[in-house]
Amino acid sequence: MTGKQFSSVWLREPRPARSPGRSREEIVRAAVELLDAEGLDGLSMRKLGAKLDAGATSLYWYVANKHELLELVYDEIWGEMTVPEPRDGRWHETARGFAHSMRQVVLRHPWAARLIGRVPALGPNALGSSARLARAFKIAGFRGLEIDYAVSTLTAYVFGTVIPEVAYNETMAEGAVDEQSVRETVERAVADHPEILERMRENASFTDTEQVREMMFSFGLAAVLDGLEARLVT
Amino acid sequence: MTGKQFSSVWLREPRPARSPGRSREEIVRAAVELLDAEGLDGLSMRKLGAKLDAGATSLYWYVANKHELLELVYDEIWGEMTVPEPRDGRWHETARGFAHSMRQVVLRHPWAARLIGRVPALGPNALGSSARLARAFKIAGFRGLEIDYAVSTLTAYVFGTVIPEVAYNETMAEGAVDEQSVRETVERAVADHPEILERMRENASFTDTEQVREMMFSFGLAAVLDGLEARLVT
DNA sequence: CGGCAGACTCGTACAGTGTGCGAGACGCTT
DNA sequence: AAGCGTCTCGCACACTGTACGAGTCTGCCG
Repeated sequence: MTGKQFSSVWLREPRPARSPGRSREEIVRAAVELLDAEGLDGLSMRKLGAKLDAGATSLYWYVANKHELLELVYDEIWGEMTVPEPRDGRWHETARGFAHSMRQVVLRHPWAARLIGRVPALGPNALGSSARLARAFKIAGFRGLEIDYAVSTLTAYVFGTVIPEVAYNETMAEGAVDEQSVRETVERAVADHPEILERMRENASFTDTEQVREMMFSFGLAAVLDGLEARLVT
Repeated sequence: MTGKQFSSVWLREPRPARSPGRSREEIVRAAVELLDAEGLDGLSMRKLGAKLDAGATSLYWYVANKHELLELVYDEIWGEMTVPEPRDGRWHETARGFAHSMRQVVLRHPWAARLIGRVPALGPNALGSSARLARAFKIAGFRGLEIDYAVSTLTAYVFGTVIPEVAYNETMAEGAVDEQSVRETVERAVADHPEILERMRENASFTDTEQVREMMFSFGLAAVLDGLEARLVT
């Protein structure tokens, strides 16, 4: 009883549509622009209509509902992710390249972070990327279900890293919350774990976030790849 | 220019409040019930008010806005996660126990998946769990920043796994989308990757989702732990 | 006891949301 | 000219979060 149910755009034939003026592509492109500029909450059918010099409800000719539109824009940015061709079995490069590209895309379109886990990734771009990644893992030597397991593990790590990263950025944005008071709150909360407090002060100099985040991501990514490698040998 | 800015409940002193009737705890408890029953979209201030025999706007005495309420319920479920005490340096057990507990909690409260990455995890329960996990990694032998890296890597993996998992469950819920047509769509989309198609058919018998998901999670988790272990030795 | 201050409740109102409906307008084919 | 899809869109509805301000209740001080 979780509320409305959605089917998926990808599970039905698209409109015949030899449309003259507006098109689904144009709408999706405008929606991405609006999302980039104003975030997920900034996208409303009325605003999108206005941006296209159209009435809000005109869009419903091309898209069954807002959820479908979100599916479309979500797959759109999957199209920006790159999967390097694996060269002579060096699958680490492929996996690492994909992971970094994935992260960069989401950082560039922060609204996408909130779409993960809300919209099924069944579009051609999403499926295509996964397929190419899967192929790299197959070449690497994974077999059967383990290929899918490996793909999932990698994407899970990337999404799990980048989602809170985006959230943090947005909370900090425009000084609504300042780093100093976060630090204080954390210190207060872990007051009964003295060694953690100590570590915090130790690392205090390292708080130039972006660089730390980058390092953190690479650290975990290396761990994941090593872990997959280990699973491969056995 | 991402829209409204939020500060965080945890960054300001709570109300003095020697309240007689309603209390913040009671409200949070009711909110969790409502969320469990009706999902994230099913929670509105009016419904929550009704559930508590109160006017919708009465709640605003205890909570500055809905976002704060979400922060509170989010931390509430962090309280349900368990971090096993590490025994004689066997940190794998602690990490694995935490990971499984984390996953189970989110599967039990699917709405929480959409709160990750939308609400800062600065509550006492979230910070407490992280702190205990960090301690386990410190005992394991990680040093300085690497402790935090290890914690992040693990939680990233779990969240990244469970968020799409929940999304999938909800899309499939109540037959809005059936597994068969998803399969067909995927087959159509990867039509130009013949070997992937082949693998799909191979694994077709394994599609009793819950078990597969469980295996997948454990597979990736083992990889992550091994990868962290590798980082530790060097 | 009176009265006052703070804690708390809530009806009303406002701006905004997604979208169902049905009336209309365009352009192509017969 | 008639008709028929394709497409547009104004209106209306039910719903959202929450600002405001008038109201009630409770306990303390004189």
